[in-house]
Amino acid sequence: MSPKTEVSCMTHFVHEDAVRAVHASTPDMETLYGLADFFRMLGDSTRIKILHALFITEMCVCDLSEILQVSQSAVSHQLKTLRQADVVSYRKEGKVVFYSLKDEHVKQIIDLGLKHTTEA
Amino acid sequence: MSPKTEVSCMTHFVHEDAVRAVHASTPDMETLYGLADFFRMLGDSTRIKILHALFITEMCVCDLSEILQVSQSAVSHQLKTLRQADVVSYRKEGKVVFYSLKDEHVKQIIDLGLKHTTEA
DNA sequence: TTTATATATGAACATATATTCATATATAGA
DNA sequence: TCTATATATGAATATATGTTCATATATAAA
Repeated sequence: MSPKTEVSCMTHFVHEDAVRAVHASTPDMETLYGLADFFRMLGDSTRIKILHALFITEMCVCDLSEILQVSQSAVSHQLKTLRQADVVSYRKEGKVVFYSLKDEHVKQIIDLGLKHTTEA
Repeated sequence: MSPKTEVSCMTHFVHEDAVRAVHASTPDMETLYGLADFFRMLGDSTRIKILHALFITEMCVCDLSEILQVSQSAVSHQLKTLRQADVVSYRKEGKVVFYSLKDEHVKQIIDLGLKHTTEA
């Protein structure tokens, strides 16, 4: 058994090993904030809907607005968020802008989240 | 080539198949909101820190507060959020309450998110 | 029973965020 | 060039959220 280290609680002790392991395994602040930002980006139903549509095929802003029943402005604002999170790509064809998934990571994570939330 | 269906855009058309596929694959509203809630729960650095600590071992509120350098009240409030999201369990031992991960799903998702955010 | 400790929680405050509205920008067509 | 369309964006508003502060609750010890 490893020695125990007092933490702030008066009567309770934690294993030093555990404390060290937590500090060792917790990512640095920058990574941590990036991770929280990433999940926060996924934490909105409009953005989830947009991503679900892009799982099927690339789509222009107007398609998304119509299919998801969300205003053009709202879609555009949310696409900006998705662009900044670097999870979508876009290409321009005349006046129309087509958005698509940048890679499959996001789909994997959403599918895993879906699996978790629906099997409980 | 399948027929094309007009959406609201005047000059642009979408494949009917794609429209149908989007509607078929997008989860119902309830599932969708549940999924967004789940990711929003992960979208805060304090909660991510707490979960990272619980990846190592169960911990009492006081341990978490001290190790993560977050006030007891803030930790307690966030633990309530994690409890409501059903991702942590707890057991009482005298005055002390020990929290632990409910299952490994959350760890899988966080690890996958970490992989995504750090390899870009 | 009185006191101290561990945790939970309501209220207040500051900040973040999602949508709407109005409008700007870019491009195609007449 | 003038007009219409597709998209982007700033400002405003309403709502949500995280932390702090004060305090309540539960339990252990004196």
